[in-house]
Amino acid sequence: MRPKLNDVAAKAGVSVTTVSRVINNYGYLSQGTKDKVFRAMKELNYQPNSLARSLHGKKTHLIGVIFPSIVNPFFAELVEQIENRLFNSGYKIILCNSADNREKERDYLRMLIANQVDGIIAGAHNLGIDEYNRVGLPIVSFDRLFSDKIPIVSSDNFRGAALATKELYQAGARHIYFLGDPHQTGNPTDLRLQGYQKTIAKLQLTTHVHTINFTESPTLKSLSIKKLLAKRYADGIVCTDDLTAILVLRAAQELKISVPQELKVIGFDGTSFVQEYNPELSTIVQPIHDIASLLVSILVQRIDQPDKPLEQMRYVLPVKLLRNRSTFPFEE
Amino acid sequence: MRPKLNDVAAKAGVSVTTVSRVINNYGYLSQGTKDKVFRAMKELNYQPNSLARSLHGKKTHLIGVIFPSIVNPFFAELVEQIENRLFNSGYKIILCNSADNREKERDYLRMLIANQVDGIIAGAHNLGIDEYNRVGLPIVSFDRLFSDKIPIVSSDNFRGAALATKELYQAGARHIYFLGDPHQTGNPTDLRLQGYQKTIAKLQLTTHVHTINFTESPTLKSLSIKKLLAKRYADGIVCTDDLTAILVLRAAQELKISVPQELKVIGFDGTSFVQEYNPELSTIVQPIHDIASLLVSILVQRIDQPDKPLEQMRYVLPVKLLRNRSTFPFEE
DNA sequence: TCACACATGTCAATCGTTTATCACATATTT
DNA sequence: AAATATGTGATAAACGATTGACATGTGTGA
Repeated sequence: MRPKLNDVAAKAGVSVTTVSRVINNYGYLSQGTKDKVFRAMKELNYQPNSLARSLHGKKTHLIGVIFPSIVNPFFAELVEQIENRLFNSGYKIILCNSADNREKERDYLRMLIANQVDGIIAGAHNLGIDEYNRVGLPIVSFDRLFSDKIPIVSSDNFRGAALATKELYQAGARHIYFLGDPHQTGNPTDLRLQGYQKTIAKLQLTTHVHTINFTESPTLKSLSIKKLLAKRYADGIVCTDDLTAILVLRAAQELKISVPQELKVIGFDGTSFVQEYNPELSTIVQPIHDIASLLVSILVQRIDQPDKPLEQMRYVLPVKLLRNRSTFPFEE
Repeated sequence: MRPKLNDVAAKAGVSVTTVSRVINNYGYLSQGTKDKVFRAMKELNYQPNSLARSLHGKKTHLIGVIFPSIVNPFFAELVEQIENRLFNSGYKIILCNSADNREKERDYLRMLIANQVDGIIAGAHNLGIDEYNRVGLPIVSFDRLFSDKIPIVSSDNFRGAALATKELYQAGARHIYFLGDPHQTGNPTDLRLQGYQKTIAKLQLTTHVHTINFTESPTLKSLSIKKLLAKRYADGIVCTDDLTAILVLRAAQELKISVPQELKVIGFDGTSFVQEYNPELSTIVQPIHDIASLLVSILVQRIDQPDKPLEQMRYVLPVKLLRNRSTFPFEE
């Protein structure tokens, strides 16, 4: 049987109250008793039961983290950063992969509430806004619009896409395509599309949007990409994420289209992972570390001071252009 | 304030006992009251407080999942599969990235115990065996030796490396290198190294082990790999993981060494991710789905029937060779 | 020596749910 | 008519820790 407060008290030869005082550090305590209690705790390998503490009104130090999947390196790196920072603040995460599945997401939300998590970081949603509003818990969102009660952290998607488009233009491309899934409403892709469109207009070029379903398998995506490239019309492609960009590079290689001479490609996300294993890809880098820091610090603040109003409800973080060989032949 | 059992009872016009009976489905109950109670629960959007239930001795339905990192696609896919299967069995996971950090791992272990998780799936460890043995919880390990009390699930690492070596030989390689970190004791890499060595001996060739530190950055790994390739001696490389293999392919490309003509490369892991984005890589495929299923089913069994002894303590799952262009010029 | 900070103890209520024990119905069998 | 099955309620004791109220010391400075 696991030792309880009682056992520690007995072992240390003090009362439970004293032990509790030591653990929670309040009231008057002599160094002597503190030592005795700590020693007893160590000897018994005692761990206070979180459930009992939380039931009494203390925090659970659990945070629900909802993302569609962790296989995508962008989410993997973001979740890992979030986990790290939350750990340093004394929180543990319950990982919820919504898998773009309404039911699963709903179930998770229910479970999180039942488990009395202290807060939620959400980077996915298929549910109605209502269901999130009714949660009654501190929530912070990454890049998704939930409601005006829930703060959003995101990258500067508009500017990112604009930067990407300009980069292709500067590299000499004139038939610049946008490759992504523009039908995901409430998603950042919208803003990226707008950034692309506005920039194309400013450059007095024509927009070309090639739709690609995000939930499709890479194989099917590749097929669609090859069909596009086979026309040999596009000479620049703005991709809404790095993985799609990698598929474009591979398709170009297969079709013997030289990059960047005949075709310039740029991605979006800029994870360390992709940069390490596909260093030729130019991309728009999202500041993953800053995103994670901000998400965590906002959430922790909401938890610790629920009444203190937030200064902002939208935090837009700057992105960076990372130029590599997929847009310019030589590295700078 | 969140509704409690009490509120539901009042709303439904029955006693708390009855509501509890409905929720936990025991004793005699008429359909009528059940309906009344369910309706009240729905109307109040009632969720039983997990903490209180668990405190009373019920399960927490929380599982600690400890891996070094989720950025590696192999771990990402494995964790995602584990999460999926546990979710289907009604469990949530607390994700613990140990980051190869003793202290962090120890802290997590403490937290997991304090949170009364029902069990642990561990795919990493830097701590002593003792600390895991003292946990007193159902634990299942992936590919790491903890103790003889803790069941291990792993792929057939020995045979995988043997298969890989033979594949390179069949493809014509005679100077076959082993690229990995053979100094990670208690790790699967040991068995992979042995599989390589035994096979090389059988083929009457000479072993060549090129050590590469796993915790190094890909950039540093690449440097080390280029040094090896520049000698133009190796004509076949068995990599202990796919990511390293990708670095080898890239290095070869830079050095204008043709693959597979001059150099044959094979990886290990066979994640969907790598296969989708690096389809030219031959590899040894670990059965991620089976591993996840087995880990979860063993753990759930240990949780539900702690006294029932396990039939086995070591489960070795078969691996498969996936032949691609990095070993043979044409796909089969 | 009196007041007060310091140090510890006793006791009991509390968090929200579970569950056992009785009690008391009504219904259905024998 | 007696025995048993079915359905519900009231009550209270757990689960393990927290915390407030109150009591009772010691030491110390004024």
